Amino acid sequence: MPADMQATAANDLISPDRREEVLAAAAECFMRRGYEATSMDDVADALGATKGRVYHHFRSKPELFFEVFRRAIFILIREAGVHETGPGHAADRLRRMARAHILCMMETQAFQRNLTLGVDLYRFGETSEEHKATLEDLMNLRRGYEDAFRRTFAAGAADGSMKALDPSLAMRTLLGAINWVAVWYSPRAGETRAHREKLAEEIVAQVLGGYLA
Amino acid sequence: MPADMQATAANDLISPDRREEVLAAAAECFMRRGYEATSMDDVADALGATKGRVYHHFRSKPELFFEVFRRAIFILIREAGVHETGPGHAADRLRRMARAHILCMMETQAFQRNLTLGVDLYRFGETSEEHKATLEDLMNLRRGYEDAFRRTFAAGAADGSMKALDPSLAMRTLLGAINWVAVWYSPRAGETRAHREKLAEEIVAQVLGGYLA
DNA sequence: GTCTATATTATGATAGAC
DNA sequence: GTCTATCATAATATAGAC
Repeated sequence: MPADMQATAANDLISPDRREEVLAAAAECFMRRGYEATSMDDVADALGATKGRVYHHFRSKPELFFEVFRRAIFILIREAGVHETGPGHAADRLRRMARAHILCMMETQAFQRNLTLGVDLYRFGETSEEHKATLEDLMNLRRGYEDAFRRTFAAGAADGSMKALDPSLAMRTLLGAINWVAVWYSPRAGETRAHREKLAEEIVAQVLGGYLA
Repeated sequence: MPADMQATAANDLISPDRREEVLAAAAECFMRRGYEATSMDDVADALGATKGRVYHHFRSKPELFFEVFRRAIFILIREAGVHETGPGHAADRLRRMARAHILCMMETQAFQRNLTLGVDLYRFGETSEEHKATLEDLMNLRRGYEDAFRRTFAAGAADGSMKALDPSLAMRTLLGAINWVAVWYSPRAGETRAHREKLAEEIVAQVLGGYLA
């Protein structure tokens, strides 16, 4: 194998991380200023670079956003969705799903905030025909994630660990309460993972158990 | 009194409604496309008019947005906040507040969605010094509205109608669940007020009572 | 892989006719 | 009170040097 081919192979391995840097900077900018208000120069500034670098990794601003969006869902599925299949009653599984979801809202806030943004783009979106297909795929991923909650609510009614509620509505009110964490949460100075886990469990207890005496 | 002065007085009385039209169109556009993505031409198009009309009623785009924001809070305070003082236990009052809040999310969705938008502008916003003061006022109005929920949670712990929870956290999880209604709700064709009231009550029951058996 | 131009287009805001 | 220009600016995206 020639030396330059080896270098190319090495670059292929490194390249994802460079991409990752751009992606993280973009997520942060999109969260702070919103999608439209964020210019490619803003993203470049956040990297301490110029537009050239951003455009080298992502063809366009929409594609950059779509990647942020995709990453946000993948994180949720990997961290929270997996708990759908697990030990215990449906209520126990839902508790673990909600707890993990909340931790994602706190620890990957920048990515998660953009998930809501993308949903609006889809609902009202005046997007090009080309991007519409991509967006459709992403929305299906998200719907799949939501379905895990819907199914768990139905399972809870079946195994008696939860009330018999409309699963779709329950999914929406529960996800609303815990998605909102990404809206108000701000990390405190010197905050530890244990701190966040305690907060997450307090939220889960309030939301699943209700507020009434 | 000369005839033209009378005409001016009449115009003063009519003028608020014309302003209102612009405001409603702006709220709709801001909701659909977001604040930055919405151009003044978009707002004008939604009115079937040109920019001239928009700029006649509002000095600038930020001022237009601030008015949408202010309207959103006023509606919430008038419709839901008033139920803080009312008959019954704290749990009953909270139920009425939540129910009214949800109906606002459904019936003035365009305005309410922009409330969240404005909060972000405040948190991360790079706004001019002049607009910062206006935004500060609006945030205080919103904080005051949230305080009504905080106080009611505390009252519920005191009068025994509700669990003894951290009132600030409870306010956030509850408002999260019911604010989210504005995100997913879409009016059905031929939907009546009674329909929405039934949905609102189902949501209140789920959220206040929790999901566990 | 990153930079420095640069082309092209769209937007916020204003001036002045009607 | 609304319209038709028009200006100034800023942003997306590209081309080409290094």
